[in-house]
Amino acid sequence: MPTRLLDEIKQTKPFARPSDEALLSILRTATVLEHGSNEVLRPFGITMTQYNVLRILRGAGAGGLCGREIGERLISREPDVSRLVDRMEEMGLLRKKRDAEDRRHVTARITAKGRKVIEQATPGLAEFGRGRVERLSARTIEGLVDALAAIREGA
Amino acid sequence: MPTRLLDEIKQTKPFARPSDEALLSILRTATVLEHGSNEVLRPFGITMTQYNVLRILRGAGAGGLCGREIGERLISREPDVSRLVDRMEEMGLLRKKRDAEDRRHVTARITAKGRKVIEQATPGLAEFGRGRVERLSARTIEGLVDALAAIREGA
DNA sequence: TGAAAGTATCTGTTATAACAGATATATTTT
DNA sequence: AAAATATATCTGTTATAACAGATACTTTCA
Repeated sequence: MPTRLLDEIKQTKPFARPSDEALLSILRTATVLEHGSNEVLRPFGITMTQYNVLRILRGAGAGGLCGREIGERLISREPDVSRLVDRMEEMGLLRKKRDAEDRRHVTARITAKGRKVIEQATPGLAEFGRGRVERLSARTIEGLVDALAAIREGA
Repeated sequence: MPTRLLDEIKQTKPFARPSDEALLSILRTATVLEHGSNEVLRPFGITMTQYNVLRILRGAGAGGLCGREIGERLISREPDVSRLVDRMEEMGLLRKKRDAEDRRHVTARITAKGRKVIEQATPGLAEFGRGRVERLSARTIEGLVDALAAIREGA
């Protein structure tokens, strides 16, 4: 079976190079995964980015994290953590608090409501992801992860 | 060498499952590629989405394509082709024309300026992509492409 | 100490994404 | 032919992304 990618994007010309196909495959797959994830999360009123912020804050525990630290831990670059966190505070998913020691920092901590949302949303999200990946063999997954890491490292 | 992904997103806990690592790897890699591509395209005043529209219209030739057809050929889902095409017409990259036979359709055709932009932008973009992928062996690339296709097809 | 540099966040602005509904045209059905 | 359905685009609105610059606070160093 050759690739279905050309069909998916309704193109007829074959790829000029294997590397072109690889790049388009990655971007296309990410789009599909992101769209699907956001569909799963929609009933809970949060986006994938917001889900990740909750996951990060839950992992940080009682100490919380400041905006810069949240930004560093997000999967996709987010240049506007300030307002992202503001919106999430308005939704009641986290609390912001200006630090006493270093008043430049604003520490965000997950709330009980935030925990509840993440707990409710996680099963569906896990199911969505695993259903797509877990059919692959362990070796295939390993090869995929290694190849992607090499691509990210770049030339 | 184990994965660098945990370092990249400053996490300390190992992944609960290989499938989680695979999913995050895909999303993370797509972010890196997309950000890099947009950096390369910035001097030309277009985004990756707009570059893809130009590529699609160039491939369509003199007949052009209507908005729906453009949307189907884009790598990432774009629910607002109308205004995307509007903006590109204002930039002079394409021309819109209401169809005579079926007046619902608006056919877009690439302009000389659009061709020029795409020709100027392509070398840098190709270099960016190939530098990252071409080091991988043909077999590795093939495995990557197949694995991603399987993931997109889903459960 | 006090100026300079560094860090973290915030604000203003513009562009784009996402969603819902409206409009215009074409096709099908009765 | 008229109504119903389907298709393609457009419009209005809100949310979010991206970028540049401003502000507040801390640290460094002369």
